[in-house]
Amino acid sequence: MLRATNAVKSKLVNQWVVFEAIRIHGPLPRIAISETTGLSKQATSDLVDELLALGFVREEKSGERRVGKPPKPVAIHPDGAYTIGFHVDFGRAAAVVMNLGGEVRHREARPLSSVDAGRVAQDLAGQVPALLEQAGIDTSRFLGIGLATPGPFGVPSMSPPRLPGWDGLILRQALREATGLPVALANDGQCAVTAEWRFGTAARKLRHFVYLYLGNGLGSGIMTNGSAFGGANGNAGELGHTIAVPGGHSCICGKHGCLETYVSVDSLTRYLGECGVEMHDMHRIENELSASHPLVTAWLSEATEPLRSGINTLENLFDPQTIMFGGDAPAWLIEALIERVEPLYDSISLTNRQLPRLMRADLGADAVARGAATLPVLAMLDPQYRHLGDSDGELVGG
Amino acid sequence: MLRATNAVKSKLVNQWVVFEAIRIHGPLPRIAISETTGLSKQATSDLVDELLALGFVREEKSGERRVGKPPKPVAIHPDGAYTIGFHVDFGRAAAVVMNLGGEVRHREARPLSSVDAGRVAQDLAGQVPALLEQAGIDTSRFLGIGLATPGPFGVPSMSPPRLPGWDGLILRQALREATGLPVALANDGQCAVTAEWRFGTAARKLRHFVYLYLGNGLGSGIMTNGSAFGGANGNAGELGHTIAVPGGHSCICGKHGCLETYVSVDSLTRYLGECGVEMHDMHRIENELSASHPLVTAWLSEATEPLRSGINTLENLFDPQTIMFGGDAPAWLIEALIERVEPLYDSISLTNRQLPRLMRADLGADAVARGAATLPVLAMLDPQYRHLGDSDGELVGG
DNA sequence: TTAATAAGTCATCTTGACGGATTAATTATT
DNA sequence: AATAATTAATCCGTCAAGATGACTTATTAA
Repeated sequence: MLRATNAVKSKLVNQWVVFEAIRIHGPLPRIAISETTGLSKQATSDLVDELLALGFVREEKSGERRVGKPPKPVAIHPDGAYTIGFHVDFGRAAAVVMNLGGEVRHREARPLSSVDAGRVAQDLAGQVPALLEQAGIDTSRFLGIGLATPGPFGVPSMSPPRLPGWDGLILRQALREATGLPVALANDGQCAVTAEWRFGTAARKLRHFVYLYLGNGLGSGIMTNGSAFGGANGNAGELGHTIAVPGGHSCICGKHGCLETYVSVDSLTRYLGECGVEMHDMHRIENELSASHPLVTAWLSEATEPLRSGINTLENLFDPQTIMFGGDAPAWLIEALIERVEPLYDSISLTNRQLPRLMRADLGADAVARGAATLPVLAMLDPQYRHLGDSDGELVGG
Repeated sequence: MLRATNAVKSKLVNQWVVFEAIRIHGPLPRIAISETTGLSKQATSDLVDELLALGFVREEKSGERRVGKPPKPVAIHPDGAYTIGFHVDFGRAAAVVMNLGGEVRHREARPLSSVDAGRVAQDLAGQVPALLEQAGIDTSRFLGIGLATPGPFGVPSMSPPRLPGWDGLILRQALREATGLPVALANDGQCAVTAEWRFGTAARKLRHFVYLYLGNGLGSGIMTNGSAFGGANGNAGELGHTIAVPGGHSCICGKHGCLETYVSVDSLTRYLGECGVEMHDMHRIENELSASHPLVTAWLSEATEPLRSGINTLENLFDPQTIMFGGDAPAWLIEALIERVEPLYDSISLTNRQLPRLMRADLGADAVARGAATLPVLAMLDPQYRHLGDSDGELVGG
């Protein structure tokens, strides 16, 4: 249902608008914030004062010397808040302790032997105190946990690659119970797009873009009007299970020719295995192979066309400003795909362009964990994400 | 950029919330409006008074007699406002004069000989006085014109089927100049989804659904959180140009195997033509053929699989509550496709279902024109669409 | 008649944005 | 050195809108 508003809710919106203006446009004096937000000088000043009191922003030294009273630039206070972001995928759980400025204060990755949600939750929960300790942060400024894991959520018949029976909803619930802390959940594509949107240099100023996430599987995240598009159940963007090659490779979802069976690290691993090269660890692939390895080249030539088609689908359906391509797959693999997938097919994206249609994502391998770590901040400040903080915990965009 | 808010804007939001509560939940007394919106009794009462003064709602006779002061149910005043909706496609321009209740007070369709935007605009503009006259409405309550035409807009290299060089943006501008009236523009899929959302019995209460629009081409409209998703340039949902059959039929867009070359009236027409049956008029197809005609059956068997794949793509990317299938193609064609496309492929839509995954759209052939006619109302009242009323005129969702 | 009940309105309060005047801090000018 | 000019930020009063609780009104039940 539509929601009515009032002065108090308006203020929360405006507080977020001010916060974002400061975050996006760097240190700004109040007068400049007022101009970019359209709020009056006074309203701006009051909201800045409150953000200062909350410790989320701070005044910096005025740089330039000009006529007139010197401005007091206000910037995000990087250490005004901390969050933990977990990125859980097959065999591996990465964790970051991130501050409000998006800087990773501590990172850790450990192998996961179990695919049982309860056990994984216990494991992650056990890490939390040590993570906070090792990051050396002021724990009174700790906001909560964000969790990223492959989707879809709540669809028992479809599991992420190599994670049969896996469901992020169950893991979130278990992690909540094990830690007693709020846990916000989103899938890896949504977390990646969120991280890119907040911390990437190009994506920061975009309102509509798609993140193509290459990992064990292939997912996507859709950023639209400043929030990750989730659809009815938070599962939107499941590009990997769109059909790229009718009658093609069989997929765990029961269909044939899903894009993920052609374009994913899992697909490459299987291809290598069929050729007698067993390489189940993504890091071994990253370090021991390259795009010029004959088997990889062969796989790439089979992957290129389905990927080109998938990108065309994303463009025609979402009409994004650009598509950012990234993921925790080896960087050389992503770059080889970007190189080969050009020239792209014609699509509705052939209009009004200010950016390339396909761009390399700015952020590296921990994009997803950083995106997850962003969720508690959004749950606290962004009115569009406020529902994430509800006790029963909705999903992003759900 | 994010937009700050204030008391005045809040009020507009709340006015819309009240209006929608009345529209969706039928005649409601103020107290019930207050309960469904969450606004106080007083705020509700004030907003209802203003809507009454604007003539958009009216008080009805209280029905039930119970203890206590009898409620005065408030309902949409169907004749509180009027709009014109034009649906322009190859060879044909349909027009409706619609009232605020969504009732069509007058409809008209005429063949279009030209595909020149300036001429078409002159033609449409010339119709306006006669349309208003023949509808017999109070012209002081006329709000403006909504225009639907196939997309994409602003992409010279991609034209709608059989409309080379066509661009809705140019038509809108010409129609504005010819009439001096505000003209709101959206593509046919977006207009269809808008009409279904407002006037369909099932879709009225949905927040996320997709409309699959079968006409000369194949488009889709994505309703999300109460507005048609448009992406960066208002062109989102161009399902017809996603690749369904790699290396398949060649498409006017330069690619091969676009879904539209398999699933569209244009595709059927071409198929018939190749078999020696020339039938360029959709009405002749509708009246002279049926799903049991051998050539149609053959076409259907070729169309089913690409459609099944396209539906899977929509489900996996948008995670809708349901997909409504409709359009101005012959009803028997739509129904034959619905019948044949089942069983659908597995997708993320296999969760949490309250509705069938694929439904026949409620509205008939004039859905698009009615959706177009809705745009001026949205531009006036819905804060999410307010930009449609701007002088430079953005697109839906743009 | 009177009590009970429910819908709707009135008066008052609170919140928050806005606008103009004022103050503060600095450079430029005389 | 004094003063003017300039710019940033704040003070203070005003205004719009929603919330709140008491009050009024219209009706049925006893």
